[in-house]
Amino acid sequence: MTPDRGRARPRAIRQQDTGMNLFTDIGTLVTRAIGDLQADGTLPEGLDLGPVTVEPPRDPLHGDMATNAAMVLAKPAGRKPRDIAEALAPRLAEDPRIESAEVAGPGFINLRLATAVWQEVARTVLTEGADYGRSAMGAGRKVNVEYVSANPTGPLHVGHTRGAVFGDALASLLDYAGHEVTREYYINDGGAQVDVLARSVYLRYLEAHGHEVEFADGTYPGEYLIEVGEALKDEVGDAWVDQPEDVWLDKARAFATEKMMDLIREDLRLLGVEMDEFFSEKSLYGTGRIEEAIETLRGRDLIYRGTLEPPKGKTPEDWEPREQTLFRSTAHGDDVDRPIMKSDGAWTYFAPDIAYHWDKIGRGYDHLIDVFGADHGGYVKRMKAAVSALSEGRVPLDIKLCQLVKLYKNGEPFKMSKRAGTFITLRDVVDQVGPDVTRFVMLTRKNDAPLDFDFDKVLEQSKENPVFYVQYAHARVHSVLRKAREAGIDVEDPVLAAADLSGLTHEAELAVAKKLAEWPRLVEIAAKGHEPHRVAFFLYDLASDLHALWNRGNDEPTLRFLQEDDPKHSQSKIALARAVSVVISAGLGILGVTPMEEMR
RNA sequence: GCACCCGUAGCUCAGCUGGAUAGAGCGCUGCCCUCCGAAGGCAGAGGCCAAAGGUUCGAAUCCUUUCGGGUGCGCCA
Repeated sequence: MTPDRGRARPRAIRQQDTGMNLFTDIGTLVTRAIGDLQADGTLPEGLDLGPVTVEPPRDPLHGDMATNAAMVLAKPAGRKPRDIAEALAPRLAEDPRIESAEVAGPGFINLRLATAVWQEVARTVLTEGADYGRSAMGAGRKVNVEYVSANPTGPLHVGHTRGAVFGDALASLLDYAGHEVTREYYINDGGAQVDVLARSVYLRYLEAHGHEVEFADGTYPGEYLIEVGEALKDEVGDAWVDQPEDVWLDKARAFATEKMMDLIREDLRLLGVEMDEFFSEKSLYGTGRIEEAIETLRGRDLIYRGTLEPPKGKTPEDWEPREQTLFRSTAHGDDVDRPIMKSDGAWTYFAPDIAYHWDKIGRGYDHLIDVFGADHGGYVKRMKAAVSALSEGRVPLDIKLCQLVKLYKNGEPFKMSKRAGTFITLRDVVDQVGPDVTRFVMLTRKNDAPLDFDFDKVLEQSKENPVFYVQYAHARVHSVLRKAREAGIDVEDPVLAAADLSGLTHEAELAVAKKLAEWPRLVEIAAKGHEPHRVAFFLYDLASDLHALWNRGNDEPTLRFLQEDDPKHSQSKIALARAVSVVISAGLGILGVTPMEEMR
């Protein structure tokens, strides 16, 4: 079955990205040179070129790019690394793009590229526009990114916010890197917590009828349920008042869950997150689908009746051995086997999770990604074991854990307490700082590192705040574009793309161009590692290079983007600046942040 | 007790799946606005990458052990 279709996302995957990623271009050059050496007998045939890389050296003094080819081929070729490097370097230097190729250190070949190559980067960016950096790496492989998946029992809070932003940016990143991405939300509407929700709403319903009610432990006292109770009253009148649970529970549950999902959808919309699929856990029950998944495992001899050992060192007080139906997850890397059925014959929560992932596998995904909160770290192994078992190792599952968000206000920790009703919701955050700031800040840390979120600092307009710093760079470029237009200079992208760029020779200008050249490579690295935070850091670096160049213009007028009474030179310099804003805009697009053209 | 995540400048954190002399912001010191947005920039000081072994041409990165912090650990999802 297919849940309701999400909107189609436009994608433009190119067949060949020739000329767009300089690093792969030069990598191809290195590969060809190695081929030449094999042809003339200098190197043996059949070498594995997989480990050969072309990357920017850590120290720019070493050149623009460095390859480790000689070192990684030394052993399989039975030659000394320096010898291979000495043979390889001159062949590389023959290429017009290569200005110099020098052997250094243990056998690195340091490459310096012709200035014209860097100048042309700006043109490539302007020609490709928003697609500059888009990669065919994913080759259209289907990826399912499941994120948020909060219980439908209340509004989303800060922790969900981070997961939502992370998952959404990761999905965009994978899309940008050529995958066919589905953004999916798993609705936990089948367990006991929605019964609790239903009873809580019922109390609010009684309240709406003027009854005194008391919220005992095990109910949700949140005020957000008041209006749900009133809505329920509007719906069924007083028909359920003083009625036993079996009269209203099912309907109240359905009603409340629906309302909560409306709330959650609205929260996500505020943040700019739009799911393609909402998958209901409940839809797995009573339809034989859980049974089907479990039978699949049973057919592989992975289901059995047995008794688990108590966990060592921390035995629960009421421990007693029980025979349960277990999944042999240890056969797929887990530490202990996991129960899938309770002693009363009902499924554990793990069973529908298995069935849900079985369903995803059945939908033909090449790759699954789950984004969980860090408190779910204990489920990673069993979930991976389940997917491994169900797909017989064919479908990889990557589980990304998002660490906690620590809230601050003016440097002071922000105390949150559910009991005191002071817990911060996604809506609180977005209302205060806006979706753009929320999203960017949430991506300024690796997903597995805790994140400090200070309501005041994230709005600060200084370089201490990366959101602002990147936005400011983008705005500055657009400021130049406005000035240029006022001066009567044509700065439309096609015109800039046709500009004579040979005047871009200063190191500060070339530094910007070199950074732009790294963008396509960074996209692939970030996508491969499922690490959208790399995009945020890259944008910060790119902004930094632009700010540096800008300030050089204060001292050296020839470096200003706008050259007095010289439209030609202005266009070439503005072409570079505009290229920066194109890439910032594309990068922010992946993060789901709107680029600002003005910040006054 | 076991599993997973983390440990990098005084503080907050990057570090391109193994590359060369480990980077940025804040803070500290000293500079740069008759000039396209100074809400910026430049320079300096600051490190035994928690510790010890191992793998190899090469380790912050991979393996083992130890120490320290976080999270989780059979019929709750």
